[in-house]
Amino acid sequence: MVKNSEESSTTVHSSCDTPTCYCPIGGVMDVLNRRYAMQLICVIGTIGPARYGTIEDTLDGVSSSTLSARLNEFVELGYLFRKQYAEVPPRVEYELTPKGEQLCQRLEPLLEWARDQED
Amino acid sequence: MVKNSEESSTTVHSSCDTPTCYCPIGGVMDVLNRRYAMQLICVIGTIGPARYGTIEDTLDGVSSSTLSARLNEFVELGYLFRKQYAEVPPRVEYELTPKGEQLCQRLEPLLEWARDQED
DNA sequence: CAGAATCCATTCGGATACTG
DNA sequence: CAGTATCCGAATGGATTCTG
Repeated sequence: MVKNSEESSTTVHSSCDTPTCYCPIGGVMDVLNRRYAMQLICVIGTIGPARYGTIEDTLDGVSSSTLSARLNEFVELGYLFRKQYAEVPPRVEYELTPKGEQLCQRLEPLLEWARDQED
Repeated sequence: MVKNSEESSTTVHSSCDTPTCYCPIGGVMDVLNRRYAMQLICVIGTIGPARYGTIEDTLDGVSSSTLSARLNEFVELGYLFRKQYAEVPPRVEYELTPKGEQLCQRLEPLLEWARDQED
């Protein structure tokens, strides 16, 4: 399902000539389709630099392996920055990169609205 | 993974007392996490009432079974309206419900931005 | 045309156990 | 504390076939 960036970004078809083409599936969208992904960005955007444990508590229900995966994916893509402190016990903080903040700005209205829909 | 609405909407934990809780995973978010879901809403929002075949062409790469599933899910949840015409050959058009338009408004900034990120 | 049904490979994510 | 590694069932989605 996950295409490499070259392949997915060069997919061309007639309907993509217009400026209103939402067809692309690759890139960020691929990661955003995974569980807890959108919430993760918004949580970090809301509480600022956040520690692993805090995020784990906030995203009620995530398994450590899933959270770990999501975190790595976003770091890899440049949406999260990982700060590691040389302390004992170890402390790590995740925060949004500028790109991550842009993403968060577009995610917040969605999630906030989605939450209200649930009632 | 898909919880029933009761279960997912009654999940309560301490960090959800604040107005900035994005934890809920159920409801629309569940469907939005599926492939082509966000694009589907935006495509219909952009080209207006759209036929099955047109959507299939626009969402380059979807299988008919997947598109069919996504369409049904959104109709079921009240985000899409399905108009069937008594013609031969049969014609069906999908369009956003008011709820669907609200969703679309929050999705468009995201997808538009995501598309630009790919270059 | 618009889709439902079936089959199946792949992916995903939870549980559990284990480290630096 | 902050993960990683492994195992494994469940969910997802593509391909294909068929139909009103």
